[in-house]
Amino acid sequence: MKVITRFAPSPTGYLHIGGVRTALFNWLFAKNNNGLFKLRIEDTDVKRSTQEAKEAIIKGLKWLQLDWDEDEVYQSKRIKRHKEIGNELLKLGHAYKCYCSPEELTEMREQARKEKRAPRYNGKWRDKDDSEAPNNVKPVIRIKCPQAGSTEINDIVQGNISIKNNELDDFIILRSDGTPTYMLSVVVDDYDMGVTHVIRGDDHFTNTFRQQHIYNALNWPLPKYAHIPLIHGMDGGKLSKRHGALGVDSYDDMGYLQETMLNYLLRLGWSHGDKEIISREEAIKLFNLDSIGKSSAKFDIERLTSLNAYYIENKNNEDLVTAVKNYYTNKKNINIDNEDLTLILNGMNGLKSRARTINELAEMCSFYIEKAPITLDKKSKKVLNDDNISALKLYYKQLLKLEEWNKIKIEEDIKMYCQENNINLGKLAQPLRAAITGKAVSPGLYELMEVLGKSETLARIININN
RNA sequence: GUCCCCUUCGUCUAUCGGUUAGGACACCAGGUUUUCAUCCUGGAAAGAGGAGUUCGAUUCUCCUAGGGGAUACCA
Repeated sequence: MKVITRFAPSPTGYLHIGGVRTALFNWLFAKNNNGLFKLRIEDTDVKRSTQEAKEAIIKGLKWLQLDWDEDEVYQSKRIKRHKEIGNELLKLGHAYKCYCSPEELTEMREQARKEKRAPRYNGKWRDKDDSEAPNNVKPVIRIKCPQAGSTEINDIVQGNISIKNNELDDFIILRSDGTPTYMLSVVVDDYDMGVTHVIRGDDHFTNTFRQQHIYNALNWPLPKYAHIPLIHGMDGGKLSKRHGALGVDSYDDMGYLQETMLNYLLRLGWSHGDKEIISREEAIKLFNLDSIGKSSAKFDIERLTSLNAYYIENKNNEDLVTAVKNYYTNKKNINIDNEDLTLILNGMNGLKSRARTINELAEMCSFYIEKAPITLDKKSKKVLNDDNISALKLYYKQLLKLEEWNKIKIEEDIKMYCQENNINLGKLAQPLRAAITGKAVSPGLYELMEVLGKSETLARIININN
């Protein structure tokens, strides 16, 4: 049987890290099994669902290239079908009408709590006849769950877990206004979409016991379940805004690479021996549900950042130049011309080992984009005191005579000059860097002088703007 | 409150009864580098606590503690 997985977010906020990881695991499992990965937007809560949230979900999945098969399913468009099934359940005698008022239900819960029992509906209308119904109350439809015995779930991640049926109550499947509840909708949709494996956050774990009774009543085959642990913040609590509860797109914004995010999220809760660096293709080959851990993991942005540095350093230079270009056009509204793009490309080897995010990389390129006289930052200004400036202007005269302009010749020239004039190399190199880049730290000096070219380099020295 | 799950270095994790408990990130020290970063070498760093089972427990069982989740006419 063909494996079919699904990602079923509700569009009530941004697509956060935990959601994306769930999507990733579904996607990988489907790919690993040559199956289908489907997307279903659970937008039945009209009050909380927003268009922006829908777009954020789609944007996030696209960013990570977690492409889904077929058109996405909007749950709101399937309400008619859910009602149909709900009413069928009623007809079959697996469900019944309940006329309890909200006040009554609250009372039931309070009563149960007082008696140290699980707060649950007491089944008041389970066996009553419709003739006893109050005439101006619209009923909800509740499903009949077994009252004795226990229900067991065989979960791929969590193992075999069972709970006593008296912990479950007859939950609502159709509201008094006739609309279906989540519990019904998921089951119907998963069934209709042919979902074979439900991989979701383990906050849904206890729902599974309930949903199972809907499957049973309908005589539908149960999908396989894999409930994956939730991701927590560094403080061990819920993922808060400080700790990664941002939308995934904000990581894109911060300059994290899509491949970094994929690799990081994959390794959070899943492992393959000591393997840390895993490409998309490898992940598809290696992924399995059995290697998912049962304990929750903490989101560590430091780790994400260092992984990002790795992926930046190993990305090809042309792609990085494109990323830098996009950064400037999208975030700074600056269009970099081809000539400067060439400088950046030529200087990329020296840049990329120093950047941990695309944003850092882009900012680092600034001195390739500027033209003499360039702006100097605080530290470079400090380096460029009068003594150092006059030393530079002296050296300028020798540099002017250098004919072959490449990093080896430049290095030879500088070293020779220092030796002849009995100057400490650092005494000359550091001011040179400051004058040429406007910064106190930069890629290798000789390399960037070569990339910049002779005339621009000389222009920057002679035009020091301090 | 009730039910369910979890617990190995700071973090992500390996270990499927016998290991000097391994790796990665972060951290510290040294080396390379004109700077910074990369890179290389080394270091510190863990089985929540307590009972059992066993010749032997990180690994199996139970209890305790801590954490998380679920307990809606939300999804």
